[in-house]
Amino acid sequence: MHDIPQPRKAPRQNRSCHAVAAILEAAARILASDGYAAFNTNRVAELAGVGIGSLYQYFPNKQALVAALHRRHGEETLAALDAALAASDGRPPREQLAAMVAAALDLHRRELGLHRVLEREWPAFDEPPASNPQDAALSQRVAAWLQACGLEAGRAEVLLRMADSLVHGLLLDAGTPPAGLEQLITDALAGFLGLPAQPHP
Amino acid sequence: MHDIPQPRKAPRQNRSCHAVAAILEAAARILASDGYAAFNTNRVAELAGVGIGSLYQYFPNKQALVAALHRRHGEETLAALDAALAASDGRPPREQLAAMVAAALDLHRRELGLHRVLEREWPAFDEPPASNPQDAALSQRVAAWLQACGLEAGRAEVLLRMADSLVHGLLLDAGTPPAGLEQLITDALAGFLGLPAQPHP
Amino acid sequence: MHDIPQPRKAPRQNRSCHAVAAILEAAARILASDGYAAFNTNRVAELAGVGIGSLYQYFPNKQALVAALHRRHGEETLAALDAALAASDGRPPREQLAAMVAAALDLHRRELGLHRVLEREWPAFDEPPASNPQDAALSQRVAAWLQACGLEAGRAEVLLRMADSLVHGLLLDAGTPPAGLEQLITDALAGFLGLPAQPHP
Amino acid sequence: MHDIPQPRKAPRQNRSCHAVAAILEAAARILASDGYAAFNTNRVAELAGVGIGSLYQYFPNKQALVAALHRRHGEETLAALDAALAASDGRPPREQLAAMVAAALDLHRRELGLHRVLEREWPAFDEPPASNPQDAALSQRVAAWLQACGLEAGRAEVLLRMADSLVHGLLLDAGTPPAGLEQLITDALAGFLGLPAQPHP
DNA sequence: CATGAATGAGAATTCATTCAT
DNA sequence: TATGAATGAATTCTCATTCAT
Repeated sequence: MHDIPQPRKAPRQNRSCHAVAAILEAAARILASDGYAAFNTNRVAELAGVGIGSLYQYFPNKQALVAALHRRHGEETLAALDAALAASDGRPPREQLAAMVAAALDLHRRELGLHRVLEREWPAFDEPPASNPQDAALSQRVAAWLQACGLEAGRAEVLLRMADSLVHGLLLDAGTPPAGLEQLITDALAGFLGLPAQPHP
Repeated sequence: MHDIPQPRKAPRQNRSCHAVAAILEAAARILASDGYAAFNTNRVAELAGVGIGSLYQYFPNKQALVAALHRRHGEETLAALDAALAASDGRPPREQLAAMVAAALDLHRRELGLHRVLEREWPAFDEPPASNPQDAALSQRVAAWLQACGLEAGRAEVLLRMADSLVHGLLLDAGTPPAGLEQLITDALAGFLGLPAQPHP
Repeated sequence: MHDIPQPRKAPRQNRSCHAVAAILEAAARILASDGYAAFNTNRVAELAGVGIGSLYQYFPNKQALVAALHRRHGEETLAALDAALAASDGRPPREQLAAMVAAALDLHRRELGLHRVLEREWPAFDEPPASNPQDAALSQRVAAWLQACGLEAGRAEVLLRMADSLVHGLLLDAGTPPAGLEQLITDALAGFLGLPAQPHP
Repeated sequence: MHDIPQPRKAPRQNRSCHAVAAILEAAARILASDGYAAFNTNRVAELAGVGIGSLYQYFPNKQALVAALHRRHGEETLAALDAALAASDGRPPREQLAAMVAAALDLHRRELGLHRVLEREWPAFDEPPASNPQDAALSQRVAAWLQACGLEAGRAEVLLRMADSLVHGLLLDAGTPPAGLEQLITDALAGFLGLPAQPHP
């Protein structure tokens, strides 16, 4: 319906770079602390310490700002997944799965408020970015890993959505997140994948 | 911080009853088709075919309208769960679980757009705490069922959240929901509960 | 510009009489405690315990309600003045003046909040009721008294306005009304009339 | 309960300065001609020839606009009093008093309608307490003058209120203000202060 | 007569976006 | 390029008044 807004131009100069970073940072802070309802471009510009005009130099509209934040979140997720896979290389699948879940939880725990809004308040009139490059890369990684484990690679997408849903559902919504979240989620995902049960120590 | 908004007054007469129903119906339709961003009281009243003043006779503010829709969804969920449990009474736990998952999926499939908004765009700042009466009733049912199955009743809340997350994450967010959704979700939940694996036929 | 609204009809029956009284009482209460800003016909009807429709049976519009309250205040003032004059009959002019001032102050002290609003918030688009029957009667009384004292009767109107201004200005506006208000106002009015100064005891 | 509303920001540039002035002027005009009931921000903005948004850039809300007008009135009053005292320096007290009364009357005659509303229709629920800086300054001036005349300085506040009441009551409310207003009010105030009577020439 | 549901014009205020400087 | 004043469409909500029951 609407196309996903892109940043207006890639900033080349130092000052611009700094401005963009400041704007994103301000946007993240407002979104994290007060939610989408309190998120307006004037406030973002003010908190970023730039004029409202400058904000519109780098972002064609409000949506583009949120989209940029989304992209940043995707990149972080990808990096975290890669790191977790690299660190757990050679271990049994279930342990690798646990490592990935732990990494995702860590990532989300760090910026709880921001992620809550980012994941739950993507405005409905913009189609959900189902097919952004990061998601594709993410799927690729997971598919490769599944294949390496001798599991059905076609389940990568579903596994990712499942993991995402569980992390957000259990971590973001619960006032008091239940202890052993990693274990719970890993169990569920392992159950879905048909991995052999592991006795809880 | 914010209190949960309540309907302003219970309609007694026939005409009023109809007005309230029309308003809720209109609200649901708009929310479902265009999302929260396009949801405004004037449009709701217009679509409902009542004056804007009438809307405010029955709902003290915009939030109360969404809250009423939410409450309705909660009631439907509870009823669906009860029905599923009653219908599968006496069957093995895994089948009962599958029945409940199927019921939840059915329910959500029926009003996809509305539920997407209700579950994901409910503005974060006045999100009702997880301890509303419907959630409590839901937990109670599930806890009783777990106990009857000889499983740990304390996991009811987490199980519910998990089911919720999976249903929404897989059904609502995916452009094209993967086939065999009941099976996928049931597998994951069974894995979490430690139910014995069931060979897929 | 606009004509001063009159009560729609004089109630003859008992029930009606009671309704009108209840409405006026409710109106006075709301005006007194919350001011004109919070004064709306629906609230008045509710507090009076009658339907909003009934209110409009007896008062053609909101203004008429306030006008009726005004008239009531005028009647009370007239009665108080008469009583003060009767009680101080035969005493020296200054004492009579003091008696009238004291009566006016008493009257206003009894319903401070209501009078504040009544006197200060008469809506600007309705001409101030400069020539209502009560004011005329009041002037007549004062003129007669002035003549009896051998003073210039033509000053009655101005004297009344002056007294009114002083009572309202000093009693209604001052957070803590200065002690000896009667004395202060009497002194001022006596000064205006040229009455011989009276040593304060 | 309510805090006194302040202007939102001080305009720096030329255009802004002009806008603020235009807004205040428009507000004064509407208030003067049609009263508080007809005073709404949209109309003010339109008459001022600025967008409604601009109005809200400089005044956080409707009240702040009226407050600004009030403040302006206070400043003018203070200036007029000072001028009158300076011009009548060295004359006998009664003449100085007459000069001050004349100054106040002049001031109010110039913008009759506006002052009527400002003084009498300022909504009661957020009436600023009598202890605003301008009132204090006014009291100070009068107290100093009383002391210089050998009169009781403690009566400054009451004298001010009295003068205020009389000016407003006689000038603003009366359809046709009585002739010789200066004389009448001066007589009354002198009577209150115990100044020796002055034979009317 | 009494009622109160229904109405809708109107009021205050916000905020994404533009454009002159 | 950066700025921020200006804008006005859009939104939420109120309340005087009517009229069918």
